[in-house]
Order: sequence, then C-alpha cells, then structure tokens
Amino acid sequence: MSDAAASAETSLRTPRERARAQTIADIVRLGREHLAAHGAAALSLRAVARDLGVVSSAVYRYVANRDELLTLLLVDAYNDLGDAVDAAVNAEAEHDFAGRFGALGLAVRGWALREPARYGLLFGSPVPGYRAPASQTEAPGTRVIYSLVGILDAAYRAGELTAPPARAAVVPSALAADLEAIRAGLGLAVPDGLIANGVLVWTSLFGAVSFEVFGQYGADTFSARDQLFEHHLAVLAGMAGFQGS
Amino acid sequence: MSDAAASAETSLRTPRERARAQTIADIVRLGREHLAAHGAAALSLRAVARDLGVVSSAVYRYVANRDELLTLLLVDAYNDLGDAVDAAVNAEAEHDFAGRFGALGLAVRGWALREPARYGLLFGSPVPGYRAPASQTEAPGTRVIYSLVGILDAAYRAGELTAPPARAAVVPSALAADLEAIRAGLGLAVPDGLIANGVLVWTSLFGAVSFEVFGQYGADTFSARDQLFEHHLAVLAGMAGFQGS
DNA sequence: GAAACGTCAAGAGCATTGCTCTCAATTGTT
DNA sequence: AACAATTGAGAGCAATGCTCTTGACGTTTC
Repeated sequence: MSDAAASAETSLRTPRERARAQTIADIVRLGREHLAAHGAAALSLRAVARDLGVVSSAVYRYVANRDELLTLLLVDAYNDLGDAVDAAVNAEAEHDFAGRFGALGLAVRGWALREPARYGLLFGSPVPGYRAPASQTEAPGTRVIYSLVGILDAAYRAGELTAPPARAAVVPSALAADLEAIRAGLGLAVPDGLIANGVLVWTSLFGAVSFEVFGQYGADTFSARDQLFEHHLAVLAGMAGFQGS
Repeated sequence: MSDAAASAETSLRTPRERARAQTIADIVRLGREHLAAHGAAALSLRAVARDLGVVSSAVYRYVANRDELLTLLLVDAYNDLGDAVDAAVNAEAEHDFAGRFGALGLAVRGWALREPARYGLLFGSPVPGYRAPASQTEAPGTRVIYSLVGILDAAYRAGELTAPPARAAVVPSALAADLEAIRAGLGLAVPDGLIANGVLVWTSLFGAVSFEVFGQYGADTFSARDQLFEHHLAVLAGMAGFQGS
C-alpha cells in the first residue's frame, strides 16, 4: 500500500504499476460500496473479490488484509468529508466567518446523512480488533477540526469573536497547559476560554450529527430536523463567540 | 425470552423455570464479558456457549439468535447506565437543580469510560443488520433523557432557569410543532427555546463523551480531560439556562 | 529472439462463525 | 411407574479471513 501510494504520487511509470494502482482503486471503490450497504463490521474481502470477478485469495496480492482495506477506506472517507467541508466553507465569502462556520456545520451534517455507514466508520464505535495506524489517518482525520480552528482564529483576529462570559473563561491550570500547547502548536491568537469553547462546539456538532445518523432521536420525535439542526448551529455559533446578527 | 421475563416478574414458580432463568442470566453475563472484551460486532454465541461449558446449539434453547442476545445486552446496558445516572442525580439535594444536572453529566461520562464497549453498543454506530426492537429498548433507552428533562423542567418551574437570548428563542414553525408535541407528551412547562436548547445540551453531552470514549481526541492532545469535561459541563449548564454561581 | 525473473490468479485447505436438524437423555408431572 | 416436556449433543450447511502451493502470464535482460 505504501508502494502504491508512493507510485501514485510519482505518475505511475510502468504499465504494470498503472494496472496495479487501478486494481487497488477498484478494490477501494467496491469496498466503499459494501461499507455503505452493510456497515464496517460486515466488510468482507471475499465479497469484494466476488464483485471484482476474481477468486478470494487474489485480492491479497493488492491488500495485505482486512484491516488494511479498512484503513484505505478510512482515509478515503476522511478525505471525502474534508473535501465536502472545504468546498462548502470556501463557497462563502472569505471574511464572512459566521457564514463559513455555518457552512462547515451543514457540510458535515449533509455528508453524514448522505454517507451514514462511512460516517459511522469515522465517528462511531471503533471496529473491534482494529487499530487505525496514526501515520496514515492523522492528516486526513484532522482536516475538519483544522478547518474549524482556522475559521475561529481568523474571526478572532478580525475582532469578530467576543470572549465568553467570565464564568466560562476561567480555566484550571492543567487544562490551561493543554490549551497553551494547542495554541502554540497551531499558532493561534484565540484565548483559552474561546479555545475551550471551540472544543465543545466541535464535539457538540458531531454529537448532534451522530444522534441523527445513529438514530438516537426516536423515529418520530422530530420531523423538522433541518430546522432543529439550524437552531443548534445558531446556538453553537454563539458559544463559539460569534455575535447574533 | 418473553416467557422468561414474564416468569422472572412472577417469582419463578417451578424449579425448571428457576433453572432456565438462571441459565439466561448466565448467558447475559458471559455475553457482557465478551462484549467488553471484544466489542459488539465480535459477539459470538459459540464463544458464549464454550464459556458456559455447553455445545453451541444448546444456547439456542434459551436465546433465539444472536440479535436477541444483543437486545438483552442492550437493555441490560441501558438499565445499568440509567441506574448509575439515577443514583448520582439522587445523591444531590432535591432542589439543587444545577448540582443534579452536573451529577447527571458526570455519571454518564464515568459510566462510559468504565464501560466503553457497552457505551459503544448504545451510542456508537449501529450493529450492521441489527435493528433494535423498540418495544423492548424504548423504555430503558429513554431513562437518561427523561431524567435530564425532569431536572430542567423542575428547575424552570422553580424559576431557576432563565430564557435563552432572544436570537436562540426564535423557533421556526415546523420545529415549534415538534417541541409542542414534546411539551404536551411529557407535561412540561419549559418554553420552546429552552427545550430546543435542552436537546442540544443532550446531544452535546453525548458528543463530548463519545469523542473521549471513541478516541477522537488525539492520544496526547488533552491530558486534563477531567477538567476539560467539567468546563464543558459548565458551559452546557449555561446553555440549558442555569445562571452561573 | 530466448531465457530468467517477477507477478498474478486459481484452488485447496484450516479454523472460525450463525443457525438448523435429529436423536438421545434427563427431568418434572401425572 | 409411565408419560411428556425439556434439554444437550452432534452432525451438517453456508458463510467468513487467511495461508499455501501450483501453474500461467508478462516483463526484463542477456
């Protein structure tokens, strides 16, 4: 897989490499379809092989094992979500920070409802026995939070974010150290209280989406789910520091 | 299983019924251990049978299939969580509504960190191919939200909950109809804006817990997770309408 | 051009799973 | 004691992940 990735970045010299990369791409595509149809835990290499028109053992030439296919699908899904979020955010005016924040939230929700199984793979219970290799998943897996942090930091620098009420701005020392490390690592200007609130905005956004995707609301408790989410986004914007229009 | 449940409630007359109930209890206990050890998707009736010291087909005398065992474990976990939450809430003074709210949040998080696999079964991605029967899971599955709603409603009636800022209090009509149905169904006094905020508090609480349990925070981004969660709880209390102390 | 090498798909095979069926033994009741 | 209900054992079917060997194919090199 690292070979394939490397050659994919260096333009696939030989026909063999091209054929191999194409086969791997087909496997990932079929795996994505099975994931969407039956969920992560039911992902079967044999079924992928059948759809590929090949005997089961043949796919092991291209993918070491089931876990590696899961990793490929994980990265694929993270990037798909990241692309959707980036596109939605960049469709808003560069200095309309509140607009960008709302677009990010709607993009996450829209993608999750469109791709519930892939969303579950990323943000649901971990697949038993599978441990995602950080080296491959960290970069794509942090795209959304980095985008959110970027929006909030830019808004703060533009003076459009007001500090949270005093109560929420008081941060105990050990937590303050964590936040300071984050601020230093990402070169942020945002103060502690707003970072801590931003983390809650982040987890709350995914909490609201997860409840909807995973069916935690009853079947018929909410019929106006779009409006409910828009309302939640407005409250979260206030929590992040944006002032109401 | 409905037979066993019925007889369990009516004091288990015959010795056969007692033996049967005991065997089912053992199966659930072993299933719980396997769940904690290997996750929901890896739950195996054969493995449970092995631990029970019995051939695989024998367990089908007590449990119709794997899905039914999952349902038993689901109900078991919901009730365990509900018991933990009730105990924590009732340990606070009856009229210390903010204290009860905080206790509820800490109880959920504590239980989730203690029982990550069972938490994942309840609030993670749905097990593929399994559909929880609402008739059995609805009552235990709503204990936490009903407890939360009860606290907020009591606090409101006591005048300790202040309405959210005007912006967040404006609720579009379709959503207002949903909220009205909830208010009528549960006999609540809380106004629309606060109910809508309460829903967000609910989802945000579980969003924060899920991020921690499912490892969405990096391995070493936050070392002071207790303090982070306490801070989040304080912000959520404000969102629910509690005034800062 | 032919030989050596690397790559690939097929098939058999092992251990695992959920679940069904039949048969024998045990147990409780009449 | 005889009967009937309940239970466990075992075989069996269709799947799964994964490994190994075998034979065929393509590419590179001499």
